[in-house]
Amino acid sequence: MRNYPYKNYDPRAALAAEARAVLEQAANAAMADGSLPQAALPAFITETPADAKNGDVAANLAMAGARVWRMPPRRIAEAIAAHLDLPARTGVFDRVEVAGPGFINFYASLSWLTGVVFAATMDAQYGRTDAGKGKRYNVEFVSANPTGPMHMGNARGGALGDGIAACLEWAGYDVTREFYINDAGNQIEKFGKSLAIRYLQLFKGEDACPLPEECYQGADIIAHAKAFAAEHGDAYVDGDFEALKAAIVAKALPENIAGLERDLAKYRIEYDVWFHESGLHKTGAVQAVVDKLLQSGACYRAEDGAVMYKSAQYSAKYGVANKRKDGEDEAKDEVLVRANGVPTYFAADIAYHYNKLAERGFEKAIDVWGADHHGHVARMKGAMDAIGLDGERLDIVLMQMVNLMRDGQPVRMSKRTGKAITLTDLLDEVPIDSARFFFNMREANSTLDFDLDLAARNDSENPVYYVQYAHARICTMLKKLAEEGIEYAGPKAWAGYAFPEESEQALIRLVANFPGEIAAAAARYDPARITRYCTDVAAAFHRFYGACRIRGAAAQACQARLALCLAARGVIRSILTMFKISVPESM
RNA sequence: GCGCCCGUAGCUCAGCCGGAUAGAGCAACUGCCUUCUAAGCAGUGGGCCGGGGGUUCGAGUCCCUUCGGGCGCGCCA
Repeated sequence: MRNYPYKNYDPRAALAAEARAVLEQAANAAMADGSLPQAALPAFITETPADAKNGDVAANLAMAGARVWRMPPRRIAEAIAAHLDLPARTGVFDRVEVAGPGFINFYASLSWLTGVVFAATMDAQYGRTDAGKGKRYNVEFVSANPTGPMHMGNARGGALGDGIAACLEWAGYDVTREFYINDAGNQIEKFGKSLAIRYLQLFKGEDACPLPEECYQGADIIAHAKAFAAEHGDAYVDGDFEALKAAIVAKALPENIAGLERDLAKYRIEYDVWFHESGLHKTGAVQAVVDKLLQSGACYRAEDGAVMYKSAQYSAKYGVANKRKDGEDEAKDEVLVRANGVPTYFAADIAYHYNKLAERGFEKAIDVWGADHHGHVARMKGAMDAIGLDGERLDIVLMQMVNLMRDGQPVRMSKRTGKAITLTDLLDEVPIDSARFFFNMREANSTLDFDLDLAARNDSENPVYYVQYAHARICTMLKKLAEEGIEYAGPKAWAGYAFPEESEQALIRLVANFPGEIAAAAARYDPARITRYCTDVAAAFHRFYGACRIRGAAAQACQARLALCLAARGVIRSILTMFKISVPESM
């Protein structure tokens, strides 16, 4: 059997390229015979019209050229159209029309439609490309604080980051999913202090050693302290407080990290790398980066001994440097190493990204951050320039807040714990399929209202069910038809079928968009367009299913429609699988 | 004070490098199951695209300005 290379077949891109080629040829021919004045060919675009009545490719060449050719767009369009030589080319177009203000519209031929169905039914790789072949991208997401449970931002970040990674993989990139564990610095200090005090409270009572307000107040801290006490008894009560902190952190932190890993796995996220911040300090990587910046002059030593970084001059390229809150105009230099010798988070973060881009050699580092960190973006990219890399290699996807909604009202706290709702709480309440789909329904940059009632419903109101139902419907239908002896017999069985029904053609055109949607989602780090697209495919299928019978249709139509079902099922299955959403065969 | 994001149908949102009558889901109303899953389909109503300027053949889309909402502006991370 022939190997059809549909992995890299993008039907829409093929049409656009063909249209561009014949248009340029025609415009040159028109200028050669005097139908158009001599001029440099203007820049123009080709696009897929929103309405299929306007064809499969529309070009604005005539409008874009109105100035250089000094003629009304309609007349230019007609002159060019008169010189178009479609049959001489590959035959993907049937006809061309000049329409509206001067659009040149191309209508795809049956052979193109057939090719789309063919590609989508013959190859489970349909939609994938090699565009990113050989490029190693690192996608870092969630990176939740290991001192406590994950919140809604982490839940959204998890679905989003994993979705971005999946889109990149489909576009051919070599993707590493990474979690950065902040197991060093102030918050670990605070974690240790909180744990130690909770431990001492078990023996001395809360009044004897009150928990300071800045400490972690959660019940999980007490649970850790109890577990530690169960293991070591009062052995640490009268000893050195620092030793107690170290011992209790050494036990609790790995447990928390294991917990994060377990919760994320339940959420169907598997990381390739769990990167420890502490390693950057231990190996001297943080120090090395600071030295390097001191050497290059990007940093200097302040009078008190702190190492300051001249942030403004490097970050200006990526946005306005942080203004001081007091209204002073001058930009503020930033501290990398405090006077007491302890490096800041920023210093470690520079070392971390240096590690990703320079030492591990990723072409790009993509970070998914909560929008509340946006002030850190320009300075982080600028720091990459300062250290001799290119800040453009660091892409940051900012993600806005999540509002959990119940009965149309925002919910802030868990009824059970009275604390912020955690990822675990969420997954107890709504199906994982819903969570993964819902968090990828909106683009990262807009706030997301998460409707808990809707996500928990297992009926048609829930968009994820709508899509899954389309898949299940196809599966059970094929099974039932097979029982009656009606089975798909391959492309030869429907060769020449014209797909006369509007719903057939609409579905094919949507299937044709798949590779382009993947490419766009990967390029823009926007998986939300894929969930929307998937809903569109499901809708087009349901419409087709309602309008066109398979059983009872003439043999050729029956086979062609079976092919169309397989094509739609393939696309839906590919998408649900890439988002790690279950793909039911019956519902 | 400064910066980032958002403002499109009653609600939640699409609208790609400016393009043809501004779209979808939900909600409301009307139809469609003795025939492949009605968790579905078909149809109706609903909009000064926050306001005001500008750029041009053409603006929801670009620029300026203004109003409203969210988030930031730390020797926290």
